[in-house]
Amino acid sequence: MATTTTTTTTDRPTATRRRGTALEHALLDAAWAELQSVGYAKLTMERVADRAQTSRAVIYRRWSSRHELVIAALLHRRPTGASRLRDSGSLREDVLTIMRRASRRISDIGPATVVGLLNDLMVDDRSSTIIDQLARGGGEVITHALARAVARGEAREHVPERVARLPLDLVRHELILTHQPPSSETLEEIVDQIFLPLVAPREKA
Amino acid sequence: MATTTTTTTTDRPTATRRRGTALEHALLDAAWAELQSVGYAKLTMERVADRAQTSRAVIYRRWSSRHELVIAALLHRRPTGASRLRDSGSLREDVLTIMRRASRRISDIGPATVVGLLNDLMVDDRSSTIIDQLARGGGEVITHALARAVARGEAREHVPERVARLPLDLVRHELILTHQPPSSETLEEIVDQIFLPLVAPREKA
DNA sequence: GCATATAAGGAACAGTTCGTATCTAAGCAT
DNA sequence: ATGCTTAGATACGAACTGTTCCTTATATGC
Repeated sequence: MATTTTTTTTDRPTATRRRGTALEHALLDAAWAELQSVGYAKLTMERVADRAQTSRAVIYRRWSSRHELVIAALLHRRPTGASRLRDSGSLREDVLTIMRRASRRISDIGPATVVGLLNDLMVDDRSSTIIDQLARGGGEVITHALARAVARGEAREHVPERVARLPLDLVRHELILTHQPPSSETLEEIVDQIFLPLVAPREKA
Repeated sequence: MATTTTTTTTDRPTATRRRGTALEHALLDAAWAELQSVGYAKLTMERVADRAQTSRAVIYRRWSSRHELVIAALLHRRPTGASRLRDSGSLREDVLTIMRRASRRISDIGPATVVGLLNDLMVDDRSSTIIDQLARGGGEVITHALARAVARGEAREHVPERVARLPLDLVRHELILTHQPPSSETLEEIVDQIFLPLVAPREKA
């Protein structure tokens, strides 16, 4: 008697059949949750499908591989916000903040995920774009901070591109090798022993 | 009639049955050859076993996982030679040589292999020793070159550890992100724009 | 409100690779 | 010669992949 209409409460485990963006979000959320709980290396399409209470076929209709799914999940989570930086008035503080933020960002995703993606993306090449965005990104923020510092006379002009990239490159290097967010001491060492000396205004006699 | 003794020439494909180090070397050589031909990502125990003309079981009796086998193969290939450096008389040249050598070393192994190992080793943790040795190694060589430079008055004293590590850290970073050995220009930029300025003797008025 | 197109969800597939277990016979020892 | 170790072959169950096929729920057009 109860089986004529679909909404007989606990009749079928699947409450309703999702579609479109609702389903897509559920899948991306499931992928993100899997990332958090077992990590990139152990994330399988099957687990994600199970968690989202659907089947692998549904996933494959949208993304053709594990890394595409994961990248979509990451982008879904963080819409690549350019993240404005509040001027602290001091180059040292600005750069430290930027480094901390980058570090936090990667820690959130999980360094293992980043390395895993790095690995997979290299293998079936294409989309070095993602790597750039994921790994290289955030360079402009430093450039802006530097420009302000120059205006204040805190830094010399014409700092080479490579030097400007240095702080974030080193944070990334640290994260990749150790899988741990760098400590405050490490960040301060990088700024005080390396970055600031390189951009300090030329000493005039 | 011929099947009584084993040495009937082309009777059986397997000439003799190897044991001990002979077999072990054959396996490690096969692993290395596979690394070269298909790369770490596509290296499977089966392919290695086939190439060594034996079975997977024989491999598993010695190494319990793919990355253990690969690490053994790498160590078998290069016995971690400390590699003495010829004093060029100039810090710049010394450091460039060291960087080129490190870059070449990693290129030989294949950057993809390094990243892959990095990835696998993170997953089933333990043996961060290998990472240190594989990735962090070679720091002492820079320290020596620096010491000689200090004696020549080419570099200041008490250069921080972190600064000394900088050249190799940056080479590694470049290799990991791009999967390509850094160009000469890149190496020179690192030395001229970053390293040398940081270790240059204090300018006295 | 009804018919129809679309796609969700379920299931089964062939194909890899893994790690283990079992068996035989080869090579080494005493 | 006799026995011990273990190479090499083979088969197994498990996990996962990417694909295909089928059903039926849901959305849309009339």
